[in-house]
Order: sequence, then C-alpha cells, then structure tokens
Amino acid sequence: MADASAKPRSTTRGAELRSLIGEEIMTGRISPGMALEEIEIAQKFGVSRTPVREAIRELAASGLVEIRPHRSAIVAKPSPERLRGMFGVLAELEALCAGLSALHMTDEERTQLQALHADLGALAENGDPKHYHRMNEQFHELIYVGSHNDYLAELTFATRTRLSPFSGTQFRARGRLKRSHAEHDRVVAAIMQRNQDAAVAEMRSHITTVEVTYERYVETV
Amino acid sequence: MADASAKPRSTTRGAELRSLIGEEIMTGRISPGMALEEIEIAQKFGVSRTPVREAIRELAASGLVEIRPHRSAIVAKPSPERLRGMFGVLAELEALCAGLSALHMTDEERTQLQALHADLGALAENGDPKHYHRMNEQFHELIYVGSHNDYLAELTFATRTRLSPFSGTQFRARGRLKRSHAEHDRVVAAIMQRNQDAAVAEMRSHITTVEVTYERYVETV
DNA sequence: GTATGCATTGTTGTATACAAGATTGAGCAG
DNA sequence: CTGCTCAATCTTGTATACAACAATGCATAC
Repeated sequence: MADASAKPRSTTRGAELRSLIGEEIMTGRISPGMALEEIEIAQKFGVSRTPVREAIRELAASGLVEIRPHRSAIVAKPSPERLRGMFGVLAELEALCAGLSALHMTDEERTQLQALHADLGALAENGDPKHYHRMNEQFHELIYVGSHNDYLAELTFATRTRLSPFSGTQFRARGRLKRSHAEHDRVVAAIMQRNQDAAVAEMRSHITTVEVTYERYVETV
Repeated sequence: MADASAKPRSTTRGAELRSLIGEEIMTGRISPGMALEEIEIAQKFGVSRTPVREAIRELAASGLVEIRPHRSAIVAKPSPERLRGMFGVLAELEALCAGLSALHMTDEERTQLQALHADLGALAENGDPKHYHRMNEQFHELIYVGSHNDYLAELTFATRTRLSPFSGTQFRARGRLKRSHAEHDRVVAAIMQRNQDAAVAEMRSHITTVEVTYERYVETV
C-alpha cells in the first residue's frame, strides 16, 4: 500500500486517495457491501477527512461506491440481475471496440496486439493465473485504444473496471487460461483480417463466456 | 433557480448542488469551457465551499466537468473529434436499448410509448420546439427503461446527458420536429412488432441524424 | 422472554481558518 | 515599445471544529 502523504506538485491528496481506494475495490480487497468509514480511512492514510470525502464522492459518481445520506458510503454490491445486465453491456461495448479496431487500428497497434497475444499464449501454457490476468487486461485495453474512439474506450474501461471484482476470479477455473487464449486468437485473427463483423461476434462471444465462467465459479464456492 | 438552503431530511446540500449545477451544464446555461469558481458558486447558493467542492467532484467523475489541480474546474469542452465519438457511442447504446425494448417491453410500457409518441405527433404539428424537446427526452427514457437492463439505461442516459448541451439545439433546425417524429415512428413500429433488428437499425439511424443535424446547425451559427 | 423509549456514542455534513499554488499587475531594464 | 521579475491578491486544497443524524445500548413495561 503506497503512502499517500507524498505530495507531488501536480496532483492532490484527494485524487491520490481516489486511485488508491478505487484500486482496493477493483481488486476485491474491499468487498462489495463493505462500509467506507471516513475516519478510519483518514487515519489509515494519515490525512484529514476532507480528501477522503472527496475521493468517496468521485468513486460514487463512477459507480464503484454507493452514498447514503448521513450514513457511511458502501462499496457497490450489484444484484445478480444487475450483474447480468452489466456483463451484457460489457459484451456489447467490447464487441463494438473490437469491430472498430478491425477497421481503424494502425499497423503498429496491430503488431503490438499480436506480440501481446503471443506472450499471453506462453503464459496460458505455464498456467500462471495472476500474471495472465494482468496481461489479459493489457490485451483488452489495446483493443479499446485501437477503436480510436476515446469515449468508447473510457466507457468500456469503466464498465470493465466495475466488473473487476466479479470477473477476476475467472482464471481460477480449471483450463480457463487456454480457453481464454483460444478465444483471443479468434478475435485477433478477425482484427488482423479487418473483418469487423467477425471481430464483433468473436469478442461478444468471448465476454459472454467470461460471465458464464464467473457464474459457474461462484456456484462452486 | 431553486434555493438550495431548504434542507429535506433525506438529502444533503452537496447532492442538491450536484443536481442544480448539473442541470445548468446540461441546459447550456453554463457553457463548455467556463470555469466553476467555488467561492462564487458558494455565495450564489448561500452555502460554504465544502458542498460546492463535493458537487464539483461528482460532476467531474461523471464527465461533465474537468478538474485541474490547484486551478478551478471547468465545464467539459469536448473536441469535435471526441463529440463525434460520443455521438457514435450514443447511437450504439440507444440502438441496443431499442433492440432490447422490442424484446422485453411490457404491454403497459408499449402502451405508454405509443401514447407519448402520439402526443409528440401533435407537438410536431404545432411546432413548439421547447415542449417537444422535453417530451422527446421522456420518449427516449421510456425506451431505456423498456430495455430492462438497468445498467444500460443508466449508461445511455448519462451519455445522452453529456451530449445535452450539444444536441438540444437540433430542434431549432427548420422542419426538424416533423422529421424527428417520422424517425420515432419507425422505431416505435419496430418495437411494437418486437422486431429487434429493425428497432436497432432505426434507432441507430435516428441518433446518427441527431448528430448530423447538430453539426449542420453549428455551421449556420 | 420481547418490545419500546431514551440517552449516549459514533459518524457524517458543513462551516471556517490556514496553507499552498496560480494569476495578475506594477515596476524596471533594454 | 516589449519582456522579465517580484510582490500582492485570488483561489484552491486541507485540517479542524461544530452541528446534525443514525446506531447502539440500557432501562422499563408487558
């Protein structure tokens, strides 16, 4: 846990706390439904309540946190139905990104995507879920950027982020790494062939599988 | 401008200010690029700077406002390229809503949609752009809700909100009311026939027209 | 035993004061 | 005249104190 007391000239404590707390939520270290008590967080980071409040309000506006007037904010805990809706939207957004990437990615970006895809292939073989997970995020982000639609990339990234606590577990399912990589393969092929429709369909299918894998994993826990 | 000093039990000044300032931005009363000075806003609403800061951070996290460390926040002013990207995403999101509405809207919701559509028809004839604009928003929101995907509805509404300062002027273009209503007609027909593909296509086309109309209007100003 | 009322405690919402950074205007030099 | 420097001023970022609300625990009644 990095210390937020260091004070670079070009940022503020509130902004740093937003990143730090956001990261804790995204990685599941603070669980959905848990209360975010201002005093406790302020003491933990050695700051006053003010920047803590600011960070919490930003996290609330981006959906990771729910504010209750006169009561402590809590980490958002979506219902199963809402989660399904969110995964459905993520599938559509990522599909849209993939389709636009097929059309608009630069040659350099395509080369990067292929290199990263190859690296992920090696990881899928040696079975390191944590490392695969990190690079998997990079893979997806390359495709968001490759859409060359900033707003779409942001929206997709934000949606993915909100689903982070619920999808990061997917790679613990047996054999998931290899299947994930095979699905990526089809997406990459479509993008390289500049086939928008195929890219859309393969990515949509891939994300739908992520959701199904999560639901199955939860059933076994 | 409603006075924010009234203090209902179930809300906070910060939350009220967020709504009020957000409304000013959405309606274009505070223009893109304008600075939001905390002291000025606090004096205007008769509160301290604290809830003003909180409101501004929430508006920033939802994209309407850009925060600059140690300098006043400004109302977001997207580049033409970014605007195009946003309209493109809105078209896809609204299309998705319309397609899901074709499948999932309840009979009651469909009846409501038809009634609202008929009301809009009368307005399109008598040429009142402000009133049409308000009911047009209700029309679109009915379709978001009719998708029965909460997250999608929120995302679409948020995107639409952010584009509000840039699309609200469309109805000033000559003959736009009637054309808008004709486009709505095709969307409603597809939804009533539960034809997902047609609903998707017609709504996407409708929003694309909104964007084009905005760009043409700007060119004439 | 359970339910209700009330006081106490803990936390949030807001105002205010002070520190810190950015902006502006005046003075000086070339 | 223009450009640079510096001090004053303005605004933002944060800490702290106080007000207001919610939660908790205890006492009492049934």
